[in-house]
Amino acid sequence: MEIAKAYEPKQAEEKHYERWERAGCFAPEINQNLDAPAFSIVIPPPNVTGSLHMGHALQHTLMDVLARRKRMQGFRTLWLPGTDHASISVQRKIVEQLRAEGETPRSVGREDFLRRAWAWKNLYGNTITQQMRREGASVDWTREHFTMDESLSRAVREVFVTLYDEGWIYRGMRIVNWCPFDKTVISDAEVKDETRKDGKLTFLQYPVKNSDRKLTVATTRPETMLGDTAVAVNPTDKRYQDLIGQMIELPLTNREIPIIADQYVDPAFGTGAVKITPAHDPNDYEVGLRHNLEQLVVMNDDATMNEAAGADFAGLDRFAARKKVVERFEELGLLEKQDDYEITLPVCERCKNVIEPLLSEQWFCRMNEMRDLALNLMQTEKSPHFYPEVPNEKVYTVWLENLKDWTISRQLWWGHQIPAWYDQNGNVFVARNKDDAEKQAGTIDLTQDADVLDTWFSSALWAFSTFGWNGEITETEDLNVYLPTDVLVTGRDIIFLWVSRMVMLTEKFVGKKPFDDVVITGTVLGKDGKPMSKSRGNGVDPLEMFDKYGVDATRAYLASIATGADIKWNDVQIETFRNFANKIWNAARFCLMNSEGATVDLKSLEFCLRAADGAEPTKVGTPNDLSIADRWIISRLNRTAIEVNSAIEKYFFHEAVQLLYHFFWDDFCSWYIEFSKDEITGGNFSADADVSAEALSNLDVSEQQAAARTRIITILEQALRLLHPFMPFLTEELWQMLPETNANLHNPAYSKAEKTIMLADFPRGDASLIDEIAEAEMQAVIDLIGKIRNIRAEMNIKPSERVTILVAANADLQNVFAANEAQILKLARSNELKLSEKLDAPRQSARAVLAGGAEVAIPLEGLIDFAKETDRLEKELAKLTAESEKLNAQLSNENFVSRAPAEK
RNA sequence: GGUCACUUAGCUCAGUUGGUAGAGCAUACGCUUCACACGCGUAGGGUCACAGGUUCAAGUCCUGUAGUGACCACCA
Repeated sequence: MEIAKAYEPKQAEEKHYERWERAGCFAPEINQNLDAPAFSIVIPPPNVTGSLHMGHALQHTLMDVLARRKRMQGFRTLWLPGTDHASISVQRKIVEQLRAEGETPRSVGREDFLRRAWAWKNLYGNTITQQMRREGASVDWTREHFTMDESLSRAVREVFVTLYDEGWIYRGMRIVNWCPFDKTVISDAEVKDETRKDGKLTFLQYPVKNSDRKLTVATTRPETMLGDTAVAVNPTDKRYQDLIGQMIELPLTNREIPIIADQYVDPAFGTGAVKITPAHDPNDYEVGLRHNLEQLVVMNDDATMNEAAGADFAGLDRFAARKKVVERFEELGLLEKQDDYEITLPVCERCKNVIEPLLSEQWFCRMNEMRDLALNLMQTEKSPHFYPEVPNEKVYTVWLENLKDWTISRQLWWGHQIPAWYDQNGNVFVARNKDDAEKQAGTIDLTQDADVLDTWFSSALWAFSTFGWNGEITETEDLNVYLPTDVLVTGRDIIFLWVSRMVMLTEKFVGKKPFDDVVITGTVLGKDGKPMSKSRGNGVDPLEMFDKYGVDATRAYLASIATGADIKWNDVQIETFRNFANKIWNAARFCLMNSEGATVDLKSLEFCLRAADGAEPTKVGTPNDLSIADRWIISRLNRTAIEVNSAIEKYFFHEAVQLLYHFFWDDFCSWYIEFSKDEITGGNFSADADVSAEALSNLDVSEQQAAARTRIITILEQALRLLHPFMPFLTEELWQMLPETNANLHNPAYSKAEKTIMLADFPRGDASLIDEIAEAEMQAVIDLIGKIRNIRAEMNIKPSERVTILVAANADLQNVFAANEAQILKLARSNELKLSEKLDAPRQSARAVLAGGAEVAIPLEGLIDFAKETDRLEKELAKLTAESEKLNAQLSNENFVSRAPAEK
């Protein structure tokens, strides 16, 4: 068999995904076991405007590991994919498109705008789903959904109408976060803070009417003074007692505004007098309500000043107006000063423009009932269970406790148009469709609300709308089988935006939890330790990594990150896993080059007598006629399988990767292959034997040799299965090459399916096959070889130089070494192993101590450098002395002896 | 301002019931050893941020300090 010398990821990646998909491996229907338990995950739907970034790659890898393992274990596994309509992002794309044509949304009209948006979505919206195929994501494409699918849209209307009818959704005038760039309101959760050092605190003097006194107010937004309708001071502030109730002649306007007293004012900040602009500041809005102040809106939706700001300012951008206001105050001699001031500004999460708090009429969702649903689930059932629990559970809970109403309307066209209609008199009729609204209104002269819903409103229904629920249909097979889903894998940035709302709405409308567990991934940071972003230019493109290192290496690297931890991107680490993939390839290559007469045979190792359906084993333990190395590797394999399973159950993906890396590279490659090599190749090599590989492969394969080949290839096969969820392409490529792999190796649920490692039974590991004795014996052999190699290297003994090994050990240990004499001689490049009770070595020897009171010596007549050997021994002595002192100190400590557990 | 997390080898990171500090890379030395130089062998390298405390025993638990970061609130 011709096998390439190095693993070429592209080749394997190109052929398997399509075959898996075509064979239906991703759909749960592949499972033929009617009693199979279900396992389900819904994907956090990526934006249709998005393309794959490292965060997706990380989350998808983890979800795929979970899904692939459960599928292999025979679960009816569904990983449901789909995309989100991303209303602001798509809207912006179309606005840009129109701008290039000299048009605007208004000029082309809503209908044409939406036509263009759908065209855009159909053309570019599947970029990310194509990229997911490249990742190897085992999602069920037959169940792919889009948040604006007809049924999902119907679900949105149903939920909206129900919440409205129950009084949880209402329309009202509130101060909202207005983005002047996107010209829409956004929710609190979509506002981010940005600290700027170049802010200014401006002190303006307001003349008091009928007096020559001036009251100074401080502001960071001078232009809003045009909308001031009061000045407030603290009622206890002695400085201003006499001014309360008097009037201010507001400069630049011909308005008079009152001086009021309100607790909100902090006398210690600024001047202790606050200008009040109820229409442009949330706190001022509250003050305004308390004092019945006029709410004067002085800005347009693009943050230019409007007519109410006065003729001098109307039409000016807010920042130009700010400058002009300050100039005018200066001209009037009313500018007291401007201080430099570090200011934190609210910015739009998506476009980074400064948010303008603005009085506006919007739709809101009252969160009281839903918050209680979610809090109750957490308090009574600790649901959802977060991984890692700290700090996510607390962050989630505290957020819920302080939850305010959710602004759900958006001044956009792309999205779910709000199912509310108005008659000529402005009466509102909320209904599932226009017909219903007309019936309610008793007229057909209705206009639908122009706004759409927050994108997160439809995402909140994702866990059940994707399983067919739409209000009209409320029971489906998928809802029964797959909801609650088992686990949600997502980032911390959307715990509030998405996770919490899914919990609330799923519980409210289906009466079920959306998921049991929530795995919160960390952030993959750029090489500079900052979050990856286009503006920083520190992003790492997953597709480039796939090309450079292979998909499997990238996945293994991503899975090797501790759950929830942020990590700096590190090319060296991904290279480690590229190398690992190549190591696996070459180990398999070795086995395959020597596979004549061998087959994958689980019975060859007696470790799979447990029926695949999980029945009790018919025979326990490894047969004694197997070598120590065989019993050792079987023990290591089963121990590894058990630990890998338990690590994945705990979502400790990094631990699983470490276990597999160590098992495969160190145990399997470095020791098992080396120990079995002679028997498997049939060659008893000596350094000077001139035997070509070709000549060897033509030798007859003895029965014993074939058995050894079968054993190693069976171990390899089991290792590939364990690796498969992490490295699907490489393992499939190799598995298909193994002799006589077939559907009998599948989990019984898939016995009729086309052969693939995807459906092979995932090894659970058998504790009864953990052989402590074999592990200890093998460890002694490994240590012995290590000591000799150490001596050789330290004493500069040439690799070609053969040495004699003298070992003193007890009878049991002597037997172990004797049984492995050939391997010890080969791996330690020696020609003779002398075993005895007591060490009888010539004076010119290098020595070392082994565990269990054994000793090793290598006679070095003429070779030895005494000074060097003295050095080496002194080092070893120091090490042993330190250890011994530590142990003695412990043992002579009465408290230790009396209190420490016996096994210590 | 509040809450929380992090600080372990030169670098990037593991270390989950407290029991002699680990990995990969880098470094040094040596290897065309018949699967792999994306490799093989060996070695050096850490008072686990700092200061206290609990304990027979602390990287691991508690308190405080410093630095870094995240989130929430506020920001006239």
